[in-house]
Amino acid sequence: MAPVALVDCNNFYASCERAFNPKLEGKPIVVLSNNDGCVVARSNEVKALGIPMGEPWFKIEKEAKRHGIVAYSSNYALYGDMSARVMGLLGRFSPRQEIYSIDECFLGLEGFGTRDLTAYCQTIRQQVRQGTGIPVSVGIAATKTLAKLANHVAKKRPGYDGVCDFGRLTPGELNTLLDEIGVSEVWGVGRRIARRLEVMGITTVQQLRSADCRWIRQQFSVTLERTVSELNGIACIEIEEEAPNKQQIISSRSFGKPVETLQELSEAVCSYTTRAAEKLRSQESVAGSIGVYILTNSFKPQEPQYQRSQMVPLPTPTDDTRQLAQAALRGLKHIFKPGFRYKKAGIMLLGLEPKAHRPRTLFDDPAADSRSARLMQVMDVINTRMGQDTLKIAANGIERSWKMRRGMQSPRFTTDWNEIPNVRA
DNA sequence: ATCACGGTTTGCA
DNA sequence: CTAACGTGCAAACCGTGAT
Repeated sequence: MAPVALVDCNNFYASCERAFNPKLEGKPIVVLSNNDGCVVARSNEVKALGIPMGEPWFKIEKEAKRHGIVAYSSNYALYGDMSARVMGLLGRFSPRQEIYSIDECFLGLEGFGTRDLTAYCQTIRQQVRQGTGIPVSVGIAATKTLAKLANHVAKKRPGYDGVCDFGRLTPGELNTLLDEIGVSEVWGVGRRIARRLEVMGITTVQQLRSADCRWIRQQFSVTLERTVSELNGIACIEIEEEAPNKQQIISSRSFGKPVETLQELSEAVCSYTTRAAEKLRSQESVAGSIGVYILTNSFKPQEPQYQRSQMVPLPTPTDDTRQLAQAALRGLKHIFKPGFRYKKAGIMLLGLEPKAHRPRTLFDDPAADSRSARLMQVMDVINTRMGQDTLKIAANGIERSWKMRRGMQSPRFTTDWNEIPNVRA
């Protein structure tokens, strides 16, 4: 069985901020979620201070300032671009790469014969560090699930120096190691399942690994059964070089301030629909229906609460932003009730299918279809080249008073000349 | 009794 | 000064009506 490597960027968002600001080296830094809501990335210094992941910023801001923690609003333009650079470099080290998330990828390591995988992966680390400034760790094992654990070991245990190959351990050594790791570190075991396993007396990876497959299947699910097999070195999850098309596309966001008017909600819904439709077209699919939802702030139980959603079927499946937005706005009008302070809205595209397979009827208008396709193409090209929303439909609004807060964002160092300090294009 | 469905909940990252 | 708590996705689950 060919080994698999899982390459994961260390504290990715925090490392991106640091890569362009060397003064932050050794300093505790956090990156916040949209709206500067929760902590989504922490440097090692912050982890050492015991600040948990996902903590609402307002709860810890005072304490954080005392410790000299530097906070950043998330800067997805920067992180996305840095990710593309890291992934591009990593792709050169293997013929098979699965980009699993913004900061991790799997690499197939077949055909290396007896060569030293650990040394090879040290080279990978060094090259990525040199080429991008981002530190990465590498786990190597027979299956993706084990590679994830090996990566965890590479990160947490200093002796490994950022690379851990389970293939170099004897079965006995691996058993001992896995018995020291909590079951919740396993890929696919979250809080919920970890708790249930704990009640059954399974607390370590080694215990889960030696559990009976059929019993696991019956008590939990096929998914967890597969995980157990993978922990035993039986590959059930293949490296997927190309991402399968999405079955649904969601776009939702909390507002920067409470929103009360249908007008503002309409702008938000329209702009979310625009984002989702761009994704839809990029995978060359059409949507059969669109759902809209709005809700008030449940963290303020003293205020009147309201939440509702509405599905709107499209007359014929489409990828045209105008048709999708029109349908979404109809749905929104149907569920909108005045007198509430709305916190969040979202839309979802459902019933996705490849555009080429879309059923045609006698009443189709091929000329209109091709006009729509060309307009969407022009919009996509212009917006890709010149920036999001350079060209947009009017219902998006101009003011956008509802848009999210991001008070502490760093410059988009790699994608916008105008934001680089001391440079003006 | 079984299936397809749509909608909701659960779970993960 | 105040108020301030993410997003995206799939699988599992569940009730319903059709067969």
